[in-house]
Amino acid sequence: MLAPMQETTGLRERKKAATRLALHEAALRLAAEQGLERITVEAIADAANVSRRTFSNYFSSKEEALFHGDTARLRRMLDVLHERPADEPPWTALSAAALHLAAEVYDDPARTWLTRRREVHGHPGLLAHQVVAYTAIERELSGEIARRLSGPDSALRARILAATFLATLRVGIQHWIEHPDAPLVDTIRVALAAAPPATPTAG
Amino acid sequence: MLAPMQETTGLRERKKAATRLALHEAALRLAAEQGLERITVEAIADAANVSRRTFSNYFSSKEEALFHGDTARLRRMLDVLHERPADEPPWTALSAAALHLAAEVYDDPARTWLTRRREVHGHPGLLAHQVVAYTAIERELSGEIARRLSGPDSALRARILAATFLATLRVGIQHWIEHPDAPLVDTIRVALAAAPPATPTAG
DNA sequence: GGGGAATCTTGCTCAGTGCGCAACTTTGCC
DNA sequence: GGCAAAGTTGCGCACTGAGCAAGATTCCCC
Repeated sequence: MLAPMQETTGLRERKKAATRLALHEAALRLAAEQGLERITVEAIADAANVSRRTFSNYFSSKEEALFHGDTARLRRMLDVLHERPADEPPWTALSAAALHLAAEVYDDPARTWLTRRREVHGHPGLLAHQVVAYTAIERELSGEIARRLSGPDSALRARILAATFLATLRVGIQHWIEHPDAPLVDTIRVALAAAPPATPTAG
Repeated sequence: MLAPMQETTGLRERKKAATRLALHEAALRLAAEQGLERITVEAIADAANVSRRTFSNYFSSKEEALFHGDTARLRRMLDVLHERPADEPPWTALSAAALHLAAEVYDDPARTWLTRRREVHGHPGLLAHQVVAYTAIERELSGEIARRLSGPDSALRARILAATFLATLRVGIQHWIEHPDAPLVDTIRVALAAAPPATPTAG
């Protein structure tokens, strides 16, 4: 129950994860150093000690490599959500998962995340890839939410909850990046409070 | 008052718009005929009687050309929103604008929109570009919404309203594509009703 | 209604990318 | 130990993005 998770995954899987992470971090570091435009896929692959071809086996673009951290974090948030009580009102469970994620980010000692986000903020072209990263798990999230809904149009409502929740999260984080007046967790709290959909407890 | 709009724009602008439209429609047609993967930028440019280089002056990718219709429509929706009474509750004004858009789509006699959307539905890779197209006007939309808000955190709340509204619209439309049980307008209505944020009338 | 400025279009060119293919290496499993 | 599955790599090629400069078109003002 207390998440031994994948305790003994095979060597193969661990190596894959390591390679993926190495590529991700290489992308992050190089982008921070020289700007995303000035680096090539080849440079990232070199820095991670794999071939250009192998990079393509893991990510389909520089940007995807850059946002792998977000993707992974969002996926972890899905796990958190999955373990909340099934009879909890959807928006409550979502909020809890979001705050968990915010805390996780906040506890990152290296702050590599912040570095990259500042980069994103400066480079408008990356915003597009960020929304893509968020939207990528929309479907899975709505499946999870659907478990907590019943009544008419529940499929549609689940999708809308998923989409609005992710949008709220994204905007809350973005806003915090631009105006770090308060701790991230507080900003997220405000954001979530501004967005709870109608009849959040109606199931 | 009754929208003479740009009645007499210059010849240059009209030609530009015509070229853009020609490229858009060529992209649409070719993609419908052969599938997006099988066509090249060059083919689209040829079909529109311009050079490959000129295509790049208008769109930065096939996908952008494909979604130009959406972009334009959303921009028209912004205009509709702008002309709603300023003291109307935000979500009410947004809903009105959305329903206007839904009606516009529904009235399209050629149904080219539906054709493309079916295409999008089949091709998951295009979904990403769709969300990008929607998110592109998020900033403008939140500016428009901010005019209707006051009180603490109004900037943040405006952005959240914009993002959740667009997400709702996108999901509602997507859902209708997949389950065209009811008229589009009705589906949008249900979607909007499921998502109105807290205190929609608090201004 | 003429002429210069601003803007568009185009061909050329090239670095960067995506991806299929076919070896080759590593890992998993019995 | 040894075969099957999976991962990595080099090669090659079609496609793309974009800078540049020459030529065409439109704008604007005198």
